[in-house]
Amino acid sequence: MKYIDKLRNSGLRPTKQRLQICEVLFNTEKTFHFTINELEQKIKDKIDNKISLATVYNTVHAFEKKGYLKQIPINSNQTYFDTNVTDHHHFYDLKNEKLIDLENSDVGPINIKRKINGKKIKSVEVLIKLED
Amino acid sequence: MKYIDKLRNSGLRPTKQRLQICEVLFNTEKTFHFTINELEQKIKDKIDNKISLATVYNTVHAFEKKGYLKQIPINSNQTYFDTNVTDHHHFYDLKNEKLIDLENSDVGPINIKRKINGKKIKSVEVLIKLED
DNA sequence: CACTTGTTTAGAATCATTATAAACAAGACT
DNA sequence: AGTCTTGTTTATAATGATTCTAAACAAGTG
Ligand SMILES: [Mn+2]
Ligand SMILES: [Mn+2]
Ligand SMILES: [Zn+2]
Ligand SMILES: [Zn+2]
Repeated sequence: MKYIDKLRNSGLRPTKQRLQICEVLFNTEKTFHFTINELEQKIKDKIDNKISLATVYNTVHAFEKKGYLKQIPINSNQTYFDTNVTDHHHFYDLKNEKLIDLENSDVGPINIKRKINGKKIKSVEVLIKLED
Repeated sequence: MKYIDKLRNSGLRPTKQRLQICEVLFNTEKTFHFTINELEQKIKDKIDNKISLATVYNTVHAFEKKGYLKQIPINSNQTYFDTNVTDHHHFYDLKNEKLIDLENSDVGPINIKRKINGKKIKSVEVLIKLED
């Protein structure tokens, strides 16, 4: 029931697949980062039926558009997503290819002193690459 | 002659192709951002002979490894590179898919208040997404 | 139940990037 | 000069994440 209203209120039909993906993504203690392939594996581990890969892509993009997921700007052969949709930043461990959350308070205020005519700021994200 | 020593000192043989790519990348007034496809086009416009796409990829990766190019962390269907290898940040215009340089002074000092055990910071990059 | 419209699905297509392996060229050393 | 080694280029194939297609299906409405 938990996610049915959330989906309906977003104009998304609460299908079995979407509800199951909601469980995997949002019914957790902590937020986490994932690629589509990692999510697919998590889904397989957690549910009995099969969800097609196309549906996983469709759903992740639908949720992203609605603001329930964020894409993390990083160069990898796969796209990383984040269930933490608050404003925050990331460490990226180059060796393990793992992301670590950094709260805004860990970075301090970022004061952009330059403006681009006719454009407004949608997001400000800091990526800190880590090496050994 | 300008780039022959640069390449030799990096342990890269100064081949005709690499020297020509150096001309396109570094013999310019201003630094710039590019994708491999954009670079390929620039090369075609500027030189007579043909350089294979594989060589363009090889060269860009070789130059990146040597620190003559930087990859810009962004989610796009193509990888963006930067001939500006100083520490700096970027606006990303979501509509035009164009990058704009932001100097460090435009962003102010970024003070990372958190450490990861056994890891050191390799780079700190701010990406500011712009919308209309 | 009937109808509409949104969703799921398997599979094909796309396309940036990487791998392959043969031809070629740079540099070193006679 | 010629010979040798090793790095580089090249056309082409392979890879693999992502997107597209269009048919089957399911949610919601009345
Ligand atoms: Mn990507
Ligand atoms: Mn990429
Ligand atoms: Zn995060
Ligand atoms: Zn730049």
